[in-house]
Amino acid sequence: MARVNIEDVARASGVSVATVSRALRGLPNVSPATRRRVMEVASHMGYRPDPNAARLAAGKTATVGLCVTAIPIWYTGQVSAGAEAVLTVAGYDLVLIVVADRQTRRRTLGEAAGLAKRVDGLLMVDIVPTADERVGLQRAGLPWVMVGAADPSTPSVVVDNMGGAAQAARHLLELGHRRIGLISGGRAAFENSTPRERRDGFVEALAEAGVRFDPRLERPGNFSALGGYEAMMALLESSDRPSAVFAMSDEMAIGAARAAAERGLKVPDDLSVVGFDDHELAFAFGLTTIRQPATELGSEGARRLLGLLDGGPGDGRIVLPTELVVRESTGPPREKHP
Amino acid sequence: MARVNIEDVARASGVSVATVSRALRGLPNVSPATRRRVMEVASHMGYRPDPNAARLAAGKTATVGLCVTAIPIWYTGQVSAGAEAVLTVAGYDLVLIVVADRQTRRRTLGEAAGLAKRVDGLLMVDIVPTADERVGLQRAGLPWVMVGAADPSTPSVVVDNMGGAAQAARHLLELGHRRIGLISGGRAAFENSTPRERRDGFVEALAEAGVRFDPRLERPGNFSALGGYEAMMALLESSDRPSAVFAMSDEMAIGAARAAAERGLKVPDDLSVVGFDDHELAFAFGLTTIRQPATELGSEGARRLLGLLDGGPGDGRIVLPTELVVRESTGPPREKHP
DNA sequence: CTGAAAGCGCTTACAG
DNA sequence: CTGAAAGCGCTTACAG
Repeated sequence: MARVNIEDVARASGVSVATVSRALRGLPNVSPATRRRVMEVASHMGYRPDPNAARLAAGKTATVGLCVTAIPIWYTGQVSAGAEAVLTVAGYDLVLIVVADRQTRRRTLGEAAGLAKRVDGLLMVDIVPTADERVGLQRAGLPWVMVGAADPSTPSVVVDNMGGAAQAARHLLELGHRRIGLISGGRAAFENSTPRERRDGFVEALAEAGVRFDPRLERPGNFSALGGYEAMMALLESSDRPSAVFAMSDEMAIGAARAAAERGLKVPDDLSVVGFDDHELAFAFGLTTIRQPATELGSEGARRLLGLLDGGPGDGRIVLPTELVVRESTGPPREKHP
Repeated sequence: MARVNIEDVARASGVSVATVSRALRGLPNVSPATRRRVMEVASHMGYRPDPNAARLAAGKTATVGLCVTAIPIWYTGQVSAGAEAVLTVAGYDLVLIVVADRQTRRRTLGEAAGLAKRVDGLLMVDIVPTADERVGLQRAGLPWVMVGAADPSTPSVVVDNMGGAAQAARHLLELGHRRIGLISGGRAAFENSTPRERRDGFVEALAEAGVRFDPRLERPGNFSALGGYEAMMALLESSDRPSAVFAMSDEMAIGAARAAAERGLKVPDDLSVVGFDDHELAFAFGLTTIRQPATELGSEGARRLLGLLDGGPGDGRIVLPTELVVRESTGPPREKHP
């Protein structure tokens, strides 16, 4: 119960409580000798300031809220890990806030006044606050940065989704593919810009090569392996099936490859597959993919937020690059096209 | 800045601050009429109690610390999701505490006095506190429950590791395998009982069938896909290579299958592979595996901790069952054995 | 069933 | 450079 409090330390070191507070927090206007003595006494007594008292008195929580739509997801894990690393070093606690459905959303983002008392700022992972939510957050004086999904009026760090999708498309085009399927997002928990950007980048790159994207070749895969599997099964039912497919995530791509295998199709001979992520297991699948720096997304987002909390500027967005990683799931089409 | 505080509410509803506090928290000894009025006024004014003040006054944080050795891992994600769901419903915040190396460990588990001021209890995922750490936690009055790794003297919820590993072994034995490799944990961040239990269950099941486990067939895979890959490569170098392998996680199993493929071996004809987890992507690999209820591990652990926080008993352990899921990565050995 | 008051352990102007 | 004091917003005996 380490019941030693600041008053005990003050008494033991023969100074006032105020001086102890200043000395321990590294504030100016404390003589070196005093500071040294106080620090010694405090450490000797095993004194740990009570964060709750500090929060109440100072109005700051030294805590950041990490808002995610779901925890058990590769992407969430990467981003969280990146964020945690920088927040911890900066002395911030990280509380997890899952914003999965309308209900939890109302209880969290909708309660900015309550939220503001538990965290100093928010990191929104792939979440786009509504107009109402923004107003609430602003009114509560709660700064936030967006990660993964961007917004012109909010500090955000994103990945070059259009560019990445274009890399995928061009890679397939160069191999000679013309009829290319797309496994996209679909009924994600909340709409955000990512699937749209990847779609746009993909379609544009095709257009630049003179290939018109056939919308019948697009299927939602819900960013899950099973969704990718089902999407691919649907695409394979067509008599005029694609010779290649771009999935907006590795998990969907892997599901898609599975579907092809079940239909007796060889990857890449009968079907080329490219994903997006460079998931830990992508190499084991030999999956060609667009690597995105998911951990960095989290660490950059956290740095950004810390900047805001220090009163920094904060507008603008950071765009992180993607990289094409060629493995064995892509190759030239078997028929026709050279 | 929702600056309305409890005093404002008291004034507006014509009662004392104490009464507002009681009414809003559902404490007894408040007349129904008063309670109703206070609640109405409070909600009308948009009053949100300040958790920091409540914590300071009551000495409780309504927060649980989730201690993990690493975030971006399938298992951690599952467990965290399970825990988060029940904690949120119970009104607890969840702070993430990463205990990766000695340093972070000292700063967190080693600082029980400080920890006790930010959380009411701890959920330790695959972490075994040292004797010193236990003493510190106890002295600080901080209850904890262990998840994934058990300990006789601590409330814990685990999976039937021995039983699960035995299921894997028996499945392979029934198929006719006799020379079976083992890809185990190895240099995990911190030792815990899980790898040992799985090894014991595996070896015992072999022994029961009259098969003596050849220790040269064991390689550490570090619970990662790459580790599994490397471990398998090493196992395949032997002239007397195994006809089957059991990996203690799906990620390692998938890495192992990849290694086999690169060496020109077909799964399962040349090599049977069974994993442990039933990872989201296991189906896409056609991986035979031992399914473990990872999410339930987290939710049960959280329930257990809430029980402790309510002053419940708390000793003993819960063991969750595993299940063999047969897919296509296992089959009879090609040569000799029937 | 209700209120007055002390207390939780800090931080922060304000004086000096 | 240092201290006395108010204040942060609650909870909790204690009286009544």
